[in-house]
Amino acid sequence: MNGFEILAQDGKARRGRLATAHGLVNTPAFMPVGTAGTVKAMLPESVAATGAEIVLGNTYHLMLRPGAERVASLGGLHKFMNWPGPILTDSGGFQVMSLSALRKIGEQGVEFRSHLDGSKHLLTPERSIEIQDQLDADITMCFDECTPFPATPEQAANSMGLSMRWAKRCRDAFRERPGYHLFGIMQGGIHRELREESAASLREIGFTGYAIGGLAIGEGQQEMFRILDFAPDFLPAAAPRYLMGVGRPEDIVGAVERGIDMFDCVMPTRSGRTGEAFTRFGELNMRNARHGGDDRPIDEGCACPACRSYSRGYIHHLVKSQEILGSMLLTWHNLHYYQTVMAGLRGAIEAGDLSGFIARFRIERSRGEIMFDGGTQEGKAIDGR
RNA sequence: GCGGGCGUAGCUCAGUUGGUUAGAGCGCCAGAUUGUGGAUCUGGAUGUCGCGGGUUCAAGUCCCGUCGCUCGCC
Repeated sequence: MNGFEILAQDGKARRGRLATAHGLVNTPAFMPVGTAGTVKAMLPESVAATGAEIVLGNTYHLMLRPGAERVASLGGLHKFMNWPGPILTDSGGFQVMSLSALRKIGEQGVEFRSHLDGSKHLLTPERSIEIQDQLDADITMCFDECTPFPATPEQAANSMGLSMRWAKRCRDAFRERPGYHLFGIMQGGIHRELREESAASLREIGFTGYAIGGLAIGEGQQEMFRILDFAPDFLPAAAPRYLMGVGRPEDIVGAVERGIDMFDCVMPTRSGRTGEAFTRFGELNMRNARHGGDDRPIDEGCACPACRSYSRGYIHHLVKSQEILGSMLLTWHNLHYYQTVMAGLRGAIEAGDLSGFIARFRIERSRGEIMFDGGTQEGKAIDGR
């Protein structure tokens, strides 16, 4: 019993439910990123109101500030950040690569300097697991190395091998408790044999969930989908599958179609803070001057607070002025939109109509912006993209 | 009224003893962003060099006049 139940299937896509110590997660699920113990610009109750059931936290950031021991002494991450629901924590493997300077990778682990103050730290599989335990993560991720792209087959193989040896050490260090999960992470770059080998290693070690790492790092959607056409099949069908760091709405929909159950991405939150709105009809850059005099909401059909009560012109003003409320409203809208897509996917799989849902989704998203002016120009794309 | 200083991009300013196509920062206009630094990066547009005249092969730069702003003194 791994706590994961598959309720319905449509092709390779699965509609599931994952039980954790802090509640259920309906899949396919999108996890908003709450790196430093907060989904930036959002109150936790607002995050929940968008439909999110689980958020992502971060070993790397929290170990540096305020420190895992501090979080533990304040009651664990759920209490600390006032998020009573499930939390998945990333292991820090990705962040030591993307954020810190002077990292030295060895068999033991990664030595790196903090991006905050330059202080030197050592992160090992054992220490990463210990930190995630102190944070009280419902889902702990294995400490891995995200193989850079591009990489030679030799580099990808060596990197994957290291991650698999670390995965075994993570498994050994992990403290088993009911409702708590440890997910292994498949690597192998863009190479089918390596992905297969990595999956075999992980299955042998045994996890309650499996992630696919090392994608969405510059290879492009077409290449990513090529990998996803076979990689999920290498993993146990009964366990949840998590595609790390993905993605744009199209990426997520395509990945669900290929058998992925869980996602996280900074896109809706970070882009929200810098002025980009995700909508049914594609993206809107709210920084653009053309929104300045527009009294329409971002999406007339959206039920989020930003769309119910505020005009594009006002949100444009907030973004240009770098007002905090601009970040709040756009983050809220984007998370709401993402969760609407996820709910649509879950409903479509249950109804056995995933292909119909995806067809409608793609048509709408490719349409560009729609005029909402009472219908006289309904359906006329004016965005010019 | 007299004397000094200053007028160069939307703003603040740099422009050598006169020398290619007058620049910077910010702003503006766009673009990028995929296991988060509200970060960062990449492009782009914009000039009656206050105005008029003169000297010179050549004037943002020197000379004369004029307008405006500003400081000081009557």
